Amino acid sequence: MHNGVVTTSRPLPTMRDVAAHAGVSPMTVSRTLRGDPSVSADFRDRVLASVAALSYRTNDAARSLKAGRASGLIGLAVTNLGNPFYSEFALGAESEAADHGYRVLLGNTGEDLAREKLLVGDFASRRVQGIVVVPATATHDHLDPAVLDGMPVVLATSPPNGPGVDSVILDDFGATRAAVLSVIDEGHRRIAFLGLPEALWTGRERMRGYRAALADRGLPDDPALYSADAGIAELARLTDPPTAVFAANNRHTLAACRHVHESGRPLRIYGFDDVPSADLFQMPLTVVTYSPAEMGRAAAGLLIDRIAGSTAAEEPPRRIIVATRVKNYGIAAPA
Amino acid sequence: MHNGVVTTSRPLPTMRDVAAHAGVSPMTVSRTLRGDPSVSADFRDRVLASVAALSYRTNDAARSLKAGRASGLIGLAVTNLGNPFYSEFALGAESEAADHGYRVLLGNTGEDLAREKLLVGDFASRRVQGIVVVPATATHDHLDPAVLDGMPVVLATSPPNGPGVDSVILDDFGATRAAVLSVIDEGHRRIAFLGLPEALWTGRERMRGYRAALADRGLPDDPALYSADAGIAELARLTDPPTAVFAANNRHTLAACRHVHESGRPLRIYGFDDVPSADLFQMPLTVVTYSPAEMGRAAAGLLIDRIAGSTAAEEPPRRIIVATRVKNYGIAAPA
DNA sequence: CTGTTAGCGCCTTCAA
DNA sequence: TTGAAGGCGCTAACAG
Repeated sequence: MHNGVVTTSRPLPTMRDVAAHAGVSPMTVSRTLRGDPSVSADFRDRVLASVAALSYRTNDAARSLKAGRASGLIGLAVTNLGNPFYSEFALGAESEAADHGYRVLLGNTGEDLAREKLLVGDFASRRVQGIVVVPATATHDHLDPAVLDGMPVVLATSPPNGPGVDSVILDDFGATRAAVLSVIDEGHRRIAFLGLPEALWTGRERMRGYRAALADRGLPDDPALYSADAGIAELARLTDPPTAVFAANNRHTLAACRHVHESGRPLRIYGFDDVPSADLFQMPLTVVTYSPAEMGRAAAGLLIDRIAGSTAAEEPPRRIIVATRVKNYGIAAPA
Repeated sequence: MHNGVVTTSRPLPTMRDVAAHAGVSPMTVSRTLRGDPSVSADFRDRVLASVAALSYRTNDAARSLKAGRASGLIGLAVTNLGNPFYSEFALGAESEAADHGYRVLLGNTGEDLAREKLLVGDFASRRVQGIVVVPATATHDHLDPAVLDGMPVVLATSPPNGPGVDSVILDDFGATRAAVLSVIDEGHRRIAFLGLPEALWTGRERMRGYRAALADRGLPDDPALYSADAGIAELARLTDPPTAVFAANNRHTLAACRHVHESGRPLRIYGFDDVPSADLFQMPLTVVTYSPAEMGRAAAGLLIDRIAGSTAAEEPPRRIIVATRVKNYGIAAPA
């Protein structure tokens, strides 16, 4: 008794339907739904009854179509949601956005520039009011408001390379330098740097901080200690092996920890990024930590300031530097 | 020379603008942009030139306003993006959605039912084509397509409590039962269960699996071993303390691991959920693991099947049970 | 207080 | 192959 055609969900009721049901004009429905006080109690009740009867739902897409009206959307493009740092970042951004009545359109770039471009274009087509991006690469031209009809953009983890947009970053250089100075002051002279800088700003900055610290203390700059692409194992085989290592991110920190456990060799490990439950590793470990969620909040906050105009478009790019702190694991607190 | 009024980003160019610029009708622009082959090369080039000149961007909101047209959006409501499990879940869902041309509207419920309801309502107002929800509570009435104009819904981590919707879950009961049987077969007789069931389905199921395993082996059901709300410390103080513990989730697993490290007491730990870098804990640990990303993919997949009509609305609710597996840490592989 | 008119940006339909 | 008309759902701006 049915012809095989799949009926794709009947059309949703519109304001016109509600108006007809209530015996009023669409405008009265519109006004009622937006809480316009000029609607009489009588009409209001009738309208609300019809809304309930038809289980009507306002259509935000149609609403935001009206001239100049806003979509209430912001775009969020992260490199890898699977990484706890970016997911906490996303959480912070979503939270800040929600607090200000914005909804978040999410996109994962997978550290792929092409996908990032697609996402940004799609966001723009959906008329998001602004975009928060954790850039996949050092190419940021496509994130310039100039090519995005003036749509505000905020970069996170890296300052803009080209466009004059707001950003939320860490003091990667300073924090690394301070951490490495601390290793040196523990008495270490041969300190390796794990994790090549690649093309990313954070990596370059951390490497720069490492070398600055060595220079600060007059230690030799030995490329053998930081050019090992393949990792900690090679470093251990050097004739004059390192007694300590600074890992550029938590992936490398974990690799170093595993090496210590497996080889039994003593190696003092420092690293950038917190490591979950490192207190259970049973070994000394010092890391530079920060709050990704706070970065997310800050990024969304900057964006919303631009959107709301509380930061005028002409104002120069703002840059928020989120605080880092040093966390020690497996080290008894001083008595 | 300016009057203090903040000009909120000039209106974006429309098809009409492009048409005027190119000296053609808006329809020609529309056709060109959608790749309609019936547009002559001459006109097409003129249009594309104008599009570039004005940096025009199609307005997806306006497009999806046309009768019955789809928004290309799906809603994703998770309880806590800050938890790596849910963020990996989100990653999987976003990935599957993107593969099928859908964009994801993200919302974090913070395990708050009221917020979940708000989010779902907002999603509906934005005309998402379906919703994936990790429910915050056992109340699912508001997730019934019947009250959502037939909008498809997929639940993750918990089967629907009421509405007949699709879901993606784990075999919480079976996996826990098998794991606890394994602890028993290691020789343990006093096995605690950590993590009260609360109101959530997963907790109840895991608890049920634990008790089933005890029953299977004829061990006594001692409430003292699973009613300790405050945790492992209390359990250790029992006159006949447990020699092993099954932790209902990774938060409790970590608590148990800390207890072992701090107290030095031997305690065999089993748990539900993987624990990042547990191989570095230097202690035996067995966990029930699964892939949150796969759950996310599966959930989005089910949803998209409903949206596309490849699963008819009349078809009964589907339920995907994602595989779990057991992972051992800190235990030498058998020779 | 309520309704009418017109139009947001785009696309389906139909005519040229 | 191109264009004109009309409408998607909603809401400013203006009557009444």
